[in-house]
Amino acid sequence: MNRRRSGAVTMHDVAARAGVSIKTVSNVVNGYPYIRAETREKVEAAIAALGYRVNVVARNLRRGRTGMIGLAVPVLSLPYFAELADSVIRAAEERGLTVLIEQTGGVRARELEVLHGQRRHFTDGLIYSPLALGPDDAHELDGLDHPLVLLGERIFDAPADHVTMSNVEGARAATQHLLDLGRRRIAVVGGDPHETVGAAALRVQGYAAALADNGVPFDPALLGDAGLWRRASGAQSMARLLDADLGVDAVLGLSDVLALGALHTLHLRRIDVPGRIAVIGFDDIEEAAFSAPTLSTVHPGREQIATTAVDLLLERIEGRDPGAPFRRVVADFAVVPRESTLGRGGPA
Amino acid sequence: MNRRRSGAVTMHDVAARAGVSIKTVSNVVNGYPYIRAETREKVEAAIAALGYRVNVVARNLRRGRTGMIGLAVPVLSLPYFAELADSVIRAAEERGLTVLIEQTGGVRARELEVLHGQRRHFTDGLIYSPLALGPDDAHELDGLDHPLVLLGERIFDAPADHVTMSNVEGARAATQHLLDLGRRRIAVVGGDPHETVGAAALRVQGYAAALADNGVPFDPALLGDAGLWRRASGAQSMARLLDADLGVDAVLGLSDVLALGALHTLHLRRIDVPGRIAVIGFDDIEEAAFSAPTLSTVHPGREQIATTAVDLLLERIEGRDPGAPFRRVVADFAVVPRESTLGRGGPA
DNA sequence: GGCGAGGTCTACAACGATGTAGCCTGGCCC
DNA sequence: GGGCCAGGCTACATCGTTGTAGACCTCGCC
Repeated sequence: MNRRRSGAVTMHDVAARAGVSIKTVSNVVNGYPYIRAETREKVEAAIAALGYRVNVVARNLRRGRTGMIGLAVPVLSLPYFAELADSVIRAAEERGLTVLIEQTGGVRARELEVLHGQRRHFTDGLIYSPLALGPDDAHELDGLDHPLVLLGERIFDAPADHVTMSNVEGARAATQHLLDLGRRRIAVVGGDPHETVGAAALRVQGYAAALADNGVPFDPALLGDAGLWRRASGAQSMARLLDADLGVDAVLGLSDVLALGALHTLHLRRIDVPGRIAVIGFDDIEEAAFSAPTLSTVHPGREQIATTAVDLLLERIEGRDPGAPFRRVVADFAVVPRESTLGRGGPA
Repeated sequence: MNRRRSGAVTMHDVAARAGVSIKTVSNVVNGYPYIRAETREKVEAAIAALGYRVNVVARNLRRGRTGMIGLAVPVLSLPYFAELADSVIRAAEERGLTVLIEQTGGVRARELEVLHGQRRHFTDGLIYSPLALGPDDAHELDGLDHPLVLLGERIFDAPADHVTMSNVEGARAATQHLLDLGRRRIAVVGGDPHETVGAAALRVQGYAAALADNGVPFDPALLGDAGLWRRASGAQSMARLLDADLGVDAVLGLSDVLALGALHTLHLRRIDVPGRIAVIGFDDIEEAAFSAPTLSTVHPGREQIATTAVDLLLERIEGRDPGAPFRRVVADFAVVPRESTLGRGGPA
């Protein structure tokens, strides 16, 4: 069996039509310099006439490189990851790479599988953003037979290049922004007090640091657990905080969707933002600039993270310096104040 | 040269360790039945011991199938497409397929390139959602050497299976919903009067039909052009409509992000929604359920579109009935009323 | 005792490209 | 005139798998 796809033209066909060897076609296609102009033209004419395209699958098998990199993220339906994927795809494209996206759902088993699974044969390397793995899993990244760039804050000290956000400093600055506005009872939506690792823990750490800087007591009751970082869980967390009657006058959402969920609850309860409660998020997704009120947030340097991750991965793939020590890059951040903290008087 | 990736184990290695031929290893891996239990165990033990994984690139070359399908969308940073991609990936995964996402940016040249480009060798078929192509480009889908399922409303009568939304009926029902609330001056955000094809034109058509059904005059001045379907353009379009002082009492956003952009402008201008102006969108992205006010919209059957598209494509790939006529599937829709039309009295 | 029908396994060629080695021609130098 | 080099091209093996054909064995049955 094994019929060829109708219309699939191979180098063989081109070679036959141009009256040269198959290798000469390969040489033309790959820009090998020592070919007479006349020969090159014949081959190019044959390629054009037959509509030939090199078969990348065959080329990959032979070359041992695919030109594809993997990007493992929890879910694309979360705007932060969708926007990150967008940025990674663009950055990769500029460097001649194709991106294969894998959704892990934030499920441990899938996150582990992605590291070794079949699809790794399709890719030259992996940009890896785990959510379920923790510091104890650092060894899972050991002895992989492909380069890997780690994103996020679940695992440190892994044998891999690592690109992170300024979680602590970003959250600290966001909290400082709220404190500067005179707020003192600042709740944290998504701040599970038992969480000790990951972005959540680091951002809470930044939050606590800012409180300490300003002599404001840290009250664990103000940490509102949210489970998954979705709008619905942010909304629920906010509702529980309000129900607990803690005198909250500001909210730090550990991500924008959590903050937007919180805004939703505040909206339903007709609580004035920022009049009674000011809200700030983290991630600066596009949606934040258009919500009502517009959402103050921390811009985490998403573009920078994407391009850096692709660059680091590409360096490893090309093996320029195989023994190079693993690098850790922390992206720049910026607090972006909008209506949800400044009110209408602030930026449009 | 061509060093093997460190640790890359092949069937050869497994065969040597198990003391069988390489083909027997292949047979075990592929579940060929006529193998003695003892042999199978030896092979499986060797596989486990060496950590062998089949090389999908080589398998693809030999089989002529890759198990990957392409999904070409304009941009992932638009929530509708991110959520669609999420659904397509899940549907594909359930059927044992991997999805390779390609962003065209809605740029004509990239949309054409995607049809023939190198990456088609990586995929067995393509789910194709063009934005820049029009009806005159139907022939571009002719004579492709891979199966293709078309999404969207840019091209009809193309030689391909086609999955669409209920654009006309959905917009008609949405408009009817506004009319039922007593609104008569219904503006359309994103409704370029010169646009004659695509989702925009069809939705405007449904809008016009609903007006006609109710004896409400159609006023072209109420069509607010928006260019790209992004929040910012929706906001600008809304601003222009307000500035024109047309007595607008309702807005049909041709997509949710356009409607959310419109809501943003209304929020900035402190215009009561739905008190003075009611707003409804189209797409039912997750964000719509959490905006302030929550956004009424048309649920377009995104899941159904994704699973149907994958199923149709898979049928073509497997070539069960190569001559089967091209099918056209229209997904079910539903109007989802929320606060932006019903007000606070409506659903939470 | 011979024969057909499985069952079990293997050798070989192929998928479509590229790396390596080597052939041939011509020109140049000593 | 022999040796050498560069340019231009080709043959062949190879990447890791799977399809095909067939070898060999055992069994059951006429």
